[in-house]
Amino acid sequence: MYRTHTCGELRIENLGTEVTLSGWVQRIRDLGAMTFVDLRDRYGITQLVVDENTDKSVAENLEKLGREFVIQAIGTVRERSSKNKNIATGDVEIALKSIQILSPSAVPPFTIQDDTDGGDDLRMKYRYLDLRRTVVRKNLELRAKMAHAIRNYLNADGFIETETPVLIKSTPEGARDFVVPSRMNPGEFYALPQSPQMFKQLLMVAGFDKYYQIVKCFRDEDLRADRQPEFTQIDCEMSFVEQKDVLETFEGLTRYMFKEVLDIDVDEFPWMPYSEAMEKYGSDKPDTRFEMLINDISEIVKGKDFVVFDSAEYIGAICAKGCAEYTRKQLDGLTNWVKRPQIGAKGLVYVKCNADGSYKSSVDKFYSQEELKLWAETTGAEAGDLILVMSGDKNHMLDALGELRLEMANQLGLRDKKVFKPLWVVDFPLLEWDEESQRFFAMHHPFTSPKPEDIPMLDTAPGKVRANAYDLVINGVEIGGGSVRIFDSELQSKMFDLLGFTKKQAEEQFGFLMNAFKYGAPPHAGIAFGFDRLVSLFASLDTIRDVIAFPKNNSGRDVMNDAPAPIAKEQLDELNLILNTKEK
RNA sequence: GGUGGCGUAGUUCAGUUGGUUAGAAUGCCGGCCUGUCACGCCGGAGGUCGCGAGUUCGAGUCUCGUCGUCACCGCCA
Repeated sequence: MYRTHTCGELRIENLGTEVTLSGWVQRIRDLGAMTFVDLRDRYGITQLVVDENTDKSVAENLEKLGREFVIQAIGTVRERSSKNKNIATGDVEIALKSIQILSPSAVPPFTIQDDTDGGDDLRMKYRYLDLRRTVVRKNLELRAKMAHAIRNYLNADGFIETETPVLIKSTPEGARDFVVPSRMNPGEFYALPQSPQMFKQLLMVAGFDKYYQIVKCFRDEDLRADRQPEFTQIDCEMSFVEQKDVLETFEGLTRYMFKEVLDIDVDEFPWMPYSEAMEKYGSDKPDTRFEMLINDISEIVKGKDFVVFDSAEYIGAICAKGCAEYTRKQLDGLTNWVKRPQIGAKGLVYVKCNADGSYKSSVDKFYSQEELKLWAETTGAEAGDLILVMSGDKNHMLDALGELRLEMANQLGLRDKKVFKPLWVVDFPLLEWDEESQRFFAMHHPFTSPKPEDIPMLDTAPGKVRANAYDLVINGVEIGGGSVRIFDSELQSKMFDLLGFTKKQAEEQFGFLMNAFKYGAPPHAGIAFGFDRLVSLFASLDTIRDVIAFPKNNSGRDVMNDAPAPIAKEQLDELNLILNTKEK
């Protein structure tokens, strides 16, 4: 028996008990005639002690110990003469009778403690050591707890957890596929799923009615702090439901998670049309923890001989509360910030609403106090506030103002990580025009149903057709999305038509789904949440890497085992592959 | 594919206008220490300044390239 107790459970009630503990050496404090050893496992830390009453052989063994040695210690629980209130086991210690090294340790490259001295690179290279740290392990414990809560909720609601294949067929549209060569079928490839989309729809045709799966998905695209090449979705699909039913079910799930995991009651989720999100927040994933809405002031600022505004398609403004005292340097900083290539604005106009009711702007030459007052009224600015204005191409400016809004909120500390504001963004456009290839793409995916009242516009103005598609957004993070699906094969062929598929291509790519729909497809709809993002949001983290046990870096590499890596020529031969690596 | 930040001791970092032998903290090793818990005190070892060119009498420092890493843009239905 390696242990009778864990390192986190002994208390004053256990005094006098002989116990056996196993764990890692956290720290050794050698005071000469007396030595303390902190023994750690995932449950906590227990202090071992050796003094003049301890057998000599134990003290000798102790001298060999170093940080992160795995040891087994046998001894008696006794009360400390000086207690440590900071740890749960701080009232007791173990007077050692014997100690055994189960496994020695090299000196670790960084300290295994909450405030480690290790940088990110090093921690990733030695991720198994990093995971020993309580702060990192807590994130994965949270993840496990959340997965458990999801299964509880959906199982109780009658959902069937079903696995779908990982080796599937590559389809066009969407992200790049990761691809796997088939040995038994020379020259042919599987793809790894970007999501189990078609399979879950087939399960609906199969009559499963309510499906879910916590499932790995794969996308071969460039990475970000909140994007990994393999990530986990809470994937769901339901039959005989409308949009409202899906949103109710998953709002219920989300609220249950907040309550169960964080003990937070969140308000009912508002529904915001995509168009409103874009106009007021400059984003399809608005952060609604704070206001600072975007105002269209085009009408009131034009025609005053300020050529920059007069020649602009759109002039928009946000009001930063209490920022009228911004210095020249701060305003220049903001101007430079919006001029960066990532934002790409030409400039920034400001209006300071002074405490005395007067206005000071960078365009005083063109606008009177009366006119600036109208700006303030339109944007809701009061004395002490700062109005920030940008002009140019409408879509571009909404985007830029949206970014500026977030930046100002960051500067003003309005994005409290402990506050959660979920909402549904609904009525997304069905299609998106792509300039490069001169064709429409499905904004969500090709099986998304248009809103019934917009179907006539499919022929006349496809770009204006709205979809029965929805996203769950929390604090400016897109947590998940879904749509009501097309289950009518005629409407589906029309969609493929609009997307530029020939009959033959549609048949080749999606034929099996179309075939399935010939045999009685129920009306159905679904949704998928990004599980990693949801966990990182619950943990108040900015990166999903910290909620994944073994994540990949920015370049999609696993720096611990150095994947991806070349394979042997024999393997290539067996797979009928010849490399054609381009020289740089 | 693009823009920017970073790369100096095991680790986290400092390093002035380009100027003698590149520093600090921590970790590591040795010694002392009976109530520590970030123990304390004394001593010691530890460096391809990412790599390669270039400018210069002289480069950790400036220039160019390259590699690694992080953030963002493009991309991600």
